[in-house]
Formats: sequence, structure tokens, C-alpha cells
Amino acid sequence: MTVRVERADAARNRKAILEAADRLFASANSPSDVSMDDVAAAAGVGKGTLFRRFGDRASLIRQLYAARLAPLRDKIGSGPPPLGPSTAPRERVAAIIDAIALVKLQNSHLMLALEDGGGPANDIHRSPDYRDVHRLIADLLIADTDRLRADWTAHVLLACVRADLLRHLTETEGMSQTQIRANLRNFIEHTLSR
Amino acid sequence: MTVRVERADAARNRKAILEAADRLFASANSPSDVSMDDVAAAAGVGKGTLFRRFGDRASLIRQLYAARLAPLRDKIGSGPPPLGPSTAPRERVAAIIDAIALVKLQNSHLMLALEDGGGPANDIHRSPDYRDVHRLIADLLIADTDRLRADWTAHVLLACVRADLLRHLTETEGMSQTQIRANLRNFIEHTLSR
DNA sequence: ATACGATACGGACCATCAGTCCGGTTAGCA
DNA sequence: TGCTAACCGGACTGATGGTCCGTATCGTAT
Repeated sequence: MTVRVERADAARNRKAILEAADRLFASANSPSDVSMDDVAAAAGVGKGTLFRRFGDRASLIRQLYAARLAPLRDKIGSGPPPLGPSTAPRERVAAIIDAIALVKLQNSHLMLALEDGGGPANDIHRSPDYRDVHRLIADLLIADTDRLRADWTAHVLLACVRADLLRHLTETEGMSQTQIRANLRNFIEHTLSR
Repeated sequence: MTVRVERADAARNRKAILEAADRLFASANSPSDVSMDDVAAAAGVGKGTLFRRFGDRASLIRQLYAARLAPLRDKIGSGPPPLGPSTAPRERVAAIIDAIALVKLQNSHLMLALEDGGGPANDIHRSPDYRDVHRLIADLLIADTDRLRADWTAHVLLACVRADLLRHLTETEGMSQTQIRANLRNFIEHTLSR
């Protein structure tokens, strides 16, 4: 089996597309305002190229999301406390949820694009990102309770940091990021206490 | 100001459309599988009629949703315990959330259609239905804490019964409705204690 | 340096869908 | 029975995700 190497022009275009898409989603009011034509145009690339590289819209958005979350994943997987594996479970869960909230608050438009429904195909719950972090959190909680309840609790914690909820809290209800994180911290602490 | 009365044929068509849409969304795999043309055809009505009556897709779905939720709203607004106003706050909140979960579990496809993103315009958090029930719950919680925290907690409780989460739990994780409601009950009890 | 096959490019093209428009029809009333 | 406002329906439009294929480019073998 040969190692397929991506041609230089292909690599250049992939990068241009990701950057353009990132920029567009970040500045758009709503993800649906950004069409694939817009992305292609902004990247200075043909539509065919865009679709050959990324398959479809959902896939493009997923890759953007993955790129943004990569640093966080690394920190969680093999970083120093409080995110890294050496931290005590409950404390680590709290740190993880807080970190997720922070990333989403700071990348709200992009996160919104990913979590913005559109059929079962891109249900966040089915994405590897969600499943992985859910599994991790549920495993961290399992020491205190049974599997079913750990799974449930992990879902609830993640539901607290959904992009659209966070946006609503900041934009419509006028909560500051600080207030949100404070509430979140209280809530998690209370939820995880026995 | 005269009282505009809807003509008989118009009323008949409105009903036919609502019924057809209800049926289609209920049996479709995903809300996006149901086009407005499908609805019009199934209702035996022209597209023009459909749009004149309901304005746009989001509006149609909202009306379906409202119709499904009306009985619950009535029971909450002026019914007997445990949903009605005479119930003690915490107990009532628990009953309300459980009732919402039940309705959503029983109408999952339709509920999914409504909550299925699509720009800030139909963000559930902005719908009157959501705002009203959030306000009610937050007001019931205010006795135990401050405004900010009551608001937050109400949002979290409602996030636990979002249609897509419920669907994921039943369809992908294979939880039974009973298990979900049991977890929910435990969770609420724990959250509202102290 | 050159030639050549594999890979990639791009934009015209297609299908689908929400939403509009207007000529023809019908309900309700005098 | 006749009149008018309200209503009907389906052809039409504009936008969008996604496909196709003739042409251009890359990387390599010579």
C-alpha cells in the first residue's frame, strides 16, 4: 500500500479554504448566511475544488471545529492539571466543562455553525468530538455512581455548554462570560457532590 | 374595526394543512425530509394557499408545536396538582419538567422539527413557548436563591429535555423512556435540594 | 530539460426547495 | 341572482448544495 501524498497545490487550497471558511463563519451573523459559494469565492478557489476537498458542508464545518478544539483535546489527553489525566476525577470534570465553555464562548459563531442541526446526519451527539468527551466524562464519574447515571450526568453537563444556549445567555439575557462560568462552576460542584 | 371572519374554505384548508403537516413530520425520519411542497400536496392544497395561511415554514412548525403543547400549558396554568399553581414550587418544577419530557418523548419527530436550528430566527430560546416556561420555572425557583442563579438553573433544567438530546438517548444510547424519566427525576431532586 | 501519467482545478450545470405572483374561482351577502 | 372581496393553485423565481468533465498543473522518470 503506497502512501498517497497530497499535491502541493491541493494542500495550499485546503489551507486557503479552511482559513476563508473560518473567517466567514466567525464574522457572519448566522451560519446559514455563509454559503458554500461564498467560501469558495473567499478562498479564491472553484466550487469543485471545495467539494472535492471536503465532501460536503457538514464535513467542512466539522473539520473547522476539530481544528479549534484540537489544543483543548491535547491538554485534556496529556496535559498538566487541572485538565490533564493526573487530576482527581471530579475536579477534572469541572475543569473540562469550564474549558469547553470558554472555548465555545470565544468561538461562538463557529461553534454555532457546527451545532446548528440539520437532520440526524449532523446531530452533535453523533459526532466523534461529542462522543469522546462524553465517554471521558462519564468514565470519570463512574466511580461515584452507576453507568446509567454517569452517562446521564455527562450528557447534562454537556447540555449546559451547548453553543446556542451560551449565545442566548450572552446575547439575549446579557449575562457576562464571568457570570456564566461562575454559575456553571457552582452548578457542577453541586451536581458532583455525592 | 371590523371583525374579520375567516371564510369557510380557508378554515377547512388551514385544518387540512395542519393535519397533513403533523402526519408528515411525525412519520418522517428527519424534519428536513418534509418539504413544503410535500405538505401542500398531502393536504390537497396549492402551495400558494399553504404560504398565505402560514407565512413560512418556521411559522407552520411553530403552530403545530403550539397546538401539541396547548393541553400541557393549560394544565400548568390552571390545572390540578402536581402541575397546577396550587403545588409547592419545587415539586411543581419537577412535575413540569417531567411532563415536558413526556410530551417530547411522545412527539419526538415533531419536537425535533421545531428545535432544529436554522439561524437565530428560530432559535428555540427565543420562542414564546420557551421564554414563558423558563420564566415560570425561574420564578418558582427564586424563593431559594437569587435571580441570576434561578435563571441559570431553569435553563439547565430545560436543556435536559431538549428534543435532540432525548432522541439521542432513546435511539442511539437505547435508554427507555422510563430510564430517562427516572434519571431526570433524580437529577432534579438533587439539583433543587438546598 | 523533457515528456507523460496521475492528480487537481474551476465553473457551468443540475436538482431541490422556500417563497412569490397573478389569472381564475368561490363564498357570503344583498 | 348578481356582485365583490377573499381565496385558490400551480407556474415561476432565486438561491443553494452538490456534480461533472474538459483543461491545467504537479511530480517524476528518463
